[in-house]
Amino acid sequence: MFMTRHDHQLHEGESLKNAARDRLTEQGEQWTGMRASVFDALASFDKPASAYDIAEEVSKRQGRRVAANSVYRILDLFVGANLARRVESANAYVANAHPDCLHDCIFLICDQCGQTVHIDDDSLSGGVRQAAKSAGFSAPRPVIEVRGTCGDCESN
Amino acid sequence: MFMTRHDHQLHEGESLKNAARDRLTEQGEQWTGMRASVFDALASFDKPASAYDIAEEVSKRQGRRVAANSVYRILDLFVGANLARRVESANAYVANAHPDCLHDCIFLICDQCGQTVHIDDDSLSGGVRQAAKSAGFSAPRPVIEVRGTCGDCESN
DNA sequence: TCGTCGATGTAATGTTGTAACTTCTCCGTC
DNA sequence: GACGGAGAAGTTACAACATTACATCGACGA
Repeated sequence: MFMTRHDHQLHEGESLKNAARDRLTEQGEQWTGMRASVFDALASFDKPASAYDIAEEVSKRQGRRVAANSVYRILDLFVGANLARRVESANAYVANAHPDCLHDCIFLICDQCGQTVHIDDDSLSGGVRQAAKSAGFSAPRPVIEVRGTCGDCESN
Repeated sequence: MFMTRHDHQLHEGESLKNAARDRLTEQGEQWTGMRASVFDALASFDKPASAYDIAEEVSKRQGRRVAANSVYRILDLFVGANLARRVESANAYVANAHPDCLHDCIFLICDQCGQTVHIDDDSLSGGVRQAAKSAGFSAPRPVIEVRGTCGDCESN
């Protein structure tokens, strides 16, 4: 097992927000106040957050009701622009810490605490892509997630 | 890319149903009329079916209303006993054609037509398991799915 | 017969996701 | 400044997926 090497910028806080904004504007999309709020809220969670979680958080911060609907629209945009990822097995979303580079990523989700770590392993995801192609599938988008128990929960 | 070799029995129709029944009873669970009905309905779909799809199908066949609730209970049991699998990215279930042997399986789901094919590749899933363990995860249960376009839809 | 246990039924509710349509805001033009 | 277009966001309603709590039923042993 090895991790494919590549130089990528791991962002956090302001830096992440800036990277996200830049990425989105490069795509010809606008970086609006609402989008910034949704991104902030998303990035503030330390585990995958549902659209409703995010709607609630944004509502709290803005002191007004923000509908899940609007959040979904923005999340879809984010996912399309690689600013966020959807965790299929959790019906939830996480901010992408390096929106700059494109990866099939692998999520490890703890069934106990919900903590999720994200790893990149291009040899694994490449293998999955390749298997899909061999089976006649085009435009494959791998979804690779692992449910289990994280080290912290295991030792407690 | 290669497929791990193993002798497994690919069941269908009556044979599949029998294998499922045997498997479940071996686990100390009952093979009831309701469970048989749910299994039949599940196996009758040629693509992943939601619990509600199955509830509707069973209802139709039995001429009475069967609640999604009951179907969920039975599906959970089936998944636990390896008689069925959940397709996370589709919120749906498929019958497992070889309940006898345990695999991490890989689903290829066509975004156009919903057709889903299921492949086993122990080297790939083993790699994913291994990666999870290296990251401190125990009891890993890989979820490997690929969204894309199947050969049929591609050529049309 | 009675108690119990597993399976199923029933009803209610919670959560996740979409659709249709309206309103707002920004911006370019006249 | 008034008008009109386009994209963003608001509002409402609803569809789809999932769970919880509790009632009922039937088999089976005491």
